[in-house]
Amino acid sequence: MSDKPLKPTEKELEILQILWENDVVSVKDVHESLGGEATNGYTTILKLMQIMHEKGLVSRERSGKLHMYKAVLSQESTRQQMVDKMIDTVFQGSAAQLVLSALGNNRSSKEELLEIRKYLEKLEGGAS
Amino acid sequence: MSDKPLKPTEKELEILQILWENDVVSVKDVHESLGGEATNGYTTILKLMQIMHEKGLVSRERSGKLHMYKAVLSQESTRQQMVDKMIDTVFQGSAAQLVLSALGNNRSSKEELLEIRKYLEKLEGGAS
DNA sequence: ACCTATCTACGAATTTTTTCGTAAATAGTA
DNA sequence: TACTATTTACGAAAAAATTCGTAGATAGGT
Repeated sequence: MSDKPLKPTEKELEILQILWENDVVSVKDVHESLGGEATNGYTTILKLMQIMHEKGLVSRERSGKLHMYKAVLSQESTRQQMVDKMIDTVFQGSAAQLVLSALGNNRSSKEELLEIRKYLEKLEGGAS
Repeated sequence: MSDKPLKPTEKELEILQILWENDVVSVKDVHESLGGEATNGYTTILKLMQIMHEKGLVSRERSGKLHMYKAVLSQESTRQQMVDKMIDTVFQGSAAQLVLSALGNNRSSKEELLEIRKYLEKLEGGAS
């Protein structure tokens, strides 16, 4: 009876981003954050969030007339899960290859690179 | 009339992996590589590859009775595209965060870590 | 209590992706 | 040539994901 990996779809992921940024939000909040009626119908977002609730991706709580939603999984764990999957399916299991790709587009600042190097040195201290 | 980013679906990506590994392959090769009839019907793979051909994801050439397929996009560029997208949609634009995630869980070998650090030092030489 | 604005529930249509059955084409061989 | 095995073409079903319309519920104001 264990819970499955629970893979969010593309749209669900968009919504999750907003939940993670705001901790607790209404459907209206999400709808507006995504660009309002110009981008998606209100009931589209509502439906998506209802489905996410059924799947257990989000929890919710009544607050007067409306529902306030929270993400169940942390951003951290979801990121980890997605990165791991990408390493497996796209980089033949080599995290290093992904790293090189990620740094390849030269979008990282000096500060970020330094942070990475520090982390790296820590790892190299006790790597297999 | 410019070509769009051309986003492969999940299944298409599986097939592309095999094309990249083998350079030129038949439908049969792909079908077998993916586990044979136990995993997918032959015509399922065939159809997918025909669709990929229509989309311009692969090129093909008759060789006697059968078609030999090649990937149009390089593994490199596709990886880069996917990583960039992930950085944008999941890591709020921070490549560094993705890198930390990639190194965090998976155990990279000493050699790999060294390779990354070398690359990093090269980058740090002239980063913005 | 009634009206109104807002929100949810639900069903269903649409679109995209995946799957496969059937028929026709092809090449080799008897 | 006729038979057979293999491959392709095509259409359409099935499954998954996205979109939205309509009806009913809810809370607040008058």
